[in-house]
Amino acid sequence: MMIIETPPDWPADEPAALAVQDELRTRVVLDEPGPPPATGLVTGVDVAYDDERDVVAAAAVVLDAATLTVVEEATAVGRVAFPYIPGLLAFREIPTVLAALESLTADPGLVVCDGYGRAHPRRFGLAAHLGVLTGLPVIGVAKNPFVFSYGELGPHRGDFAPLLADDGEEVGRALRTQDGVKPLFVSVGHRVSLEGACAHTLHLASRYRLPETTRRADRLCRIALEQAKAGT
DNA sequence: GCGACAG
DNA sequence: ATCTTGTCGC
Repeated sequence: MMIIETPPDWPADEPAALAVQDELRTRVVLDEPGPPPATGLVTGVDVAYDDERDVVAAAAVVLDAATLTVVEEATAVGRVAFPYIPGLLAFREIPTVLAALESLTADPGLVVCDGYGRAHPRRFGLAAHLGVLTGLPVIGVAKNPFVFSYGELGPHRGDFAPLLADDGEEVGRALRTQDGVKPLFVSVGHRVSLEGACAHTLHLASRYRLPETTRRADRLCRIALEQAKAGT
């Protein structure tokens, strides 16, 4: 199995990564509504790490958005490309995630990834970064509020509250996907509106707290990581 | 300086 | 993210 090595021009330290975010941030597109929910294809991406060997496994799972059935799956195994620094998560995994996405036959349609898009210290989280690099519509769905705050929200599926930055800007939404469970934190990545991102998330999380896309991708990347270990 | 901090 | 047993609930 081929391993994806870190590109030679990849940022080597924090200042270099910050400079890349500064440059790429100008290319984010926020004025498109994005594809309608429950139509076409939706692709979930996720990664699993083996910190011992500095290896990351990525999975991309394409679902039929109407039926939530699997259309295609792809995985890639690569070198961890950056240390974990909050706010610079994307630099760790993007080369391997891109490899998995590029090996798909189908058009990915809307991409759903773990983590944030605009809800980020510099408004350029993983979902925005992945969107700019691929040109695809991307949203970010995270399990934690990161550095942001949010108001009280109702207890039912579909209830939400704005996710707020220090300056009061709405950078995303805390969205309840099932009655009585902790909310998810949805933000726009690229070429999708916040309303659209939330509508997609709700549709994809019709049975469980997490979107079906991330549940499928999470399962697959863990399997890919185990296989990579076994295959040495 | 110290603590917090997506995955 | 990852390390991990039993346990409460539908």
